[in-house]
Amino acid sequence: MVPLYVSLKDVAERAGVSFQTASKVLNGNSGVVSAQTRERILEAARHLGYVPNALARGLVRRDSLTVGILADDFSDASLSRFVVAAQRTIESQGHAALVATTTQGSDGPLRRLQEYRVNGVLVIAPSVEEDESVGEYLRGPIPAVTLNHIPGGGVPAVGSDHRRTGVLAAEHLLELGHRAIATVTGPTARRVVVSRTSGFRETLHAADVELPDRRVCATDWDARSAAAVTHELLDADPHVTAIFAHNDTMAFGVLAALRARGVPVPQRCSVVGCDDLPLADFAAPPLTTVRVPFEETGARAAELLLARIRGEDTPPRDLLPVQLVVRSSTAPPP
Amino acid sequence: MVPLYVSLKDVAERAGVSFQTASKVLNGNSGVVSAQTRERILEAARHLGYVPNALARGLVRRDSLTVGILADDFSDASLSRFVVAAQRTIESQGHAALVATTTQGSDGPLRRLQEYRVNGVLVIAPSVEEDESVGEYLRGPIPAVTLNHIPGGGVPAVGSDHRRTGVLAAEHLLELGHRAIATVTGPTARRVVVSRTSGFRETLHAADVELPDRRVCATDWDARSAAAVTHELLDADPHVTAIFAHNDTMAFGVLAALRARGVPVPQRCSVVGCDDLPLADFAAPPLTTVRVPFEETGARAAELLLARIRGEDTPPRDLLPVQLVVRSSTAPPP
DNA sequence: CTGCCGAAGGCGAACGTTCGCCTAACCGGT
DNA sequence: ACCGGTTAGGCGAACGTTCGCCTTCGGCAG
Repeated sequence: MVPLYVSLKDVAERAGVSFQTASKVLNGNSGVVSAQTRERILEAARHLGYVPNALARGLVRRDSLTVGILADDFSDASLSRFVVAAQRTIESQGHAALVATTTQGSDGPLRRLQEYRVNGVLVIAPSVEEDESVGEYLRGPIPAVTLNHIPGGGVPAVGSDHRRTGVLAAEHLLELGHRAIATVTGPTARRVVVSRTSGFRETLHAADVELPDRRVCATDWDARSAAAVTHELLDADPHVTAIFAHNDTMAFGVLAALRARGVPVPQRCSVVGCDDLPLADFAAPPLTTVRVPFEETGARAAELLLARIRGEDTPPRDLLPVQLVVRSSTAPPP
Repeated sequence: MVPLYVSLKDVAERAGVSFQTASKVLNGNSGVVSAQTRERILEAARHLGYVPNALARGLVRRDSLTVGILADDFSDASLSRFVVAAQRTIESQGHAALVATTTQGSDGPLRRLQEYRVNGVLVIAPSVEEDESVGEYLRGPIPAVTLNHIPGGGVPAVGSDHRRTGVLAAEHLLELGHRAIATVTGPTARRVVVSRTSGFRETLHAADVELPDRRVCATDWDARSAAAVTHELLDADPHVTAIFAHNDTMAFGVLAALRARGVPVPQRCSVVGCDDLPLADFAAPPLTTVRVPFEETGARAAELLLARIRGEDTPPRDLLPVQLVVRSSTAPPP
């Protein structure tokens, strides 16, 4: 088998210098060689198609120039947006992104990342909230930044302002005059659900509107189960005039359930979503929602991580603002 | 700074053996040492928290155990599903996944992957179709598999059967009795668009239904522009009774446009999508669509790539079957 | 002529592994 | 006591870099 790659030695030989000199030149360490040899070396490298070996470089520099992304199954429409934005930022700062996916309660993926000597780890994985062992790992010596709540805390976090998300949704519905309000949430064990719900509930409470538990329907983030709980909710409590879904995907489920029941939106029931998916504007009717800044969040998290890697001080939390996007799925109650 | 990681030497010292012996033991090369020393070494490794250095290992083995994924912006709901499935497969076969994102007509990302000495490259990037230089690269000595058409060909490809996608959509509409049929496609330069359109057109043609160019609306894969071209289409040609959209996202746009015009779906106009997004079942009305096997495709592509890396023979093409999913957005014409 | 200096580039060492071969010690058989 | 064969483990080399120090040489001032 012919060698796939040429090494510095090959380049140096062709240029008639020592490989260390070639190294210097190819690392832009100019001034130390004459313009002539310099040119000869560059020519040789070009001609042979020299591609430096990041493994060897990483070994001696003790720096892999790599960061790990610990992700859940990010085929979820929104998780992938975090991942992409983070990846781009990482790449733009000269690092490579090594992606590992979480596997139920094992630190295999993190270990794997450690083997590759990643300079830091970015966590984009809601499921870590259930994983005790991961917290210890992440509080360890290798820099980490997370988008999710980490058991035990102590890991710098970036995210959007979940509490405020709940507040904005509540304020909007209150302003429209709603008083019989329900919410369809993700699993209640999730921090984001707790924060959004408490912001939502407290805002309603301040306006003397109560949010009893029977109007808080926890489900599983997806449209199908959201539709199912919406039916249950309305069977038990037909007077509800507004529903806040904790993400747009569930809001689609809510809308579908309402449609199936012949409840016109927004005339008899308003719906507010969360995320502002690209499709939100194409729901029937177009969905009023609280926009989550996915790209900004992913990018910000990566920036923070890279800053930590460089040894800079970083804030322990960074909450990006969210924003209400009013479309046609909300209106005053009948 | 205290060293972040302990090396084989540290482990060996603690166990009182040479580091090479420790290496043997930790690589499961048992039988060559006594059970005692073996246990001592394992204990030392555990106690010190030894994590092998994949960079050093890769260097001497001349095998990084890494594969590169060259991706476009996969925040696109469907691309990310390919990526995730591929990533999982790669990981499950003991490789790490290095993700690089394409940047307009530069081979920077590929070069980057080469620096890390990836064992192979998986291309999940529709935009490569526009990039001549990438083809040469991918036909080179490093194994590659692609989900997209590569300029110049010669790179093993995995994908779903695009032609058949068009055929299935056409057959379904013909069976329902439609004859005034249009289609909303992605950019016509894309292979997938060409294949789907030709399968669609030929099937119609065989039933004596023509698909004139004015009923083929090329646009940009997204719901907004799909809605816009739908309006144009119906302004010019109000008699259309069925529309085939090349993906579900655009189908949402088509549905929204129809709704805005007061055209009831499916009573006055049927709509067929493509992809079978999780939300397709929650469109209004639930979308009839051709399912694309995203996960299977991503996984299959990764398997193929890994097989090539192992030096096995692999087929130059692998087309996964697609399947029509009938819901409520299609019905006989008025 | 001596001494010094700067420019140009060579050179050894180290990074953390794996691999193959070498050696020392011990065993039993003659 | 000598031999041959195991068994347990040591050891040198190599992978492709970077880094810092060293050498060589020519030139120029004193």
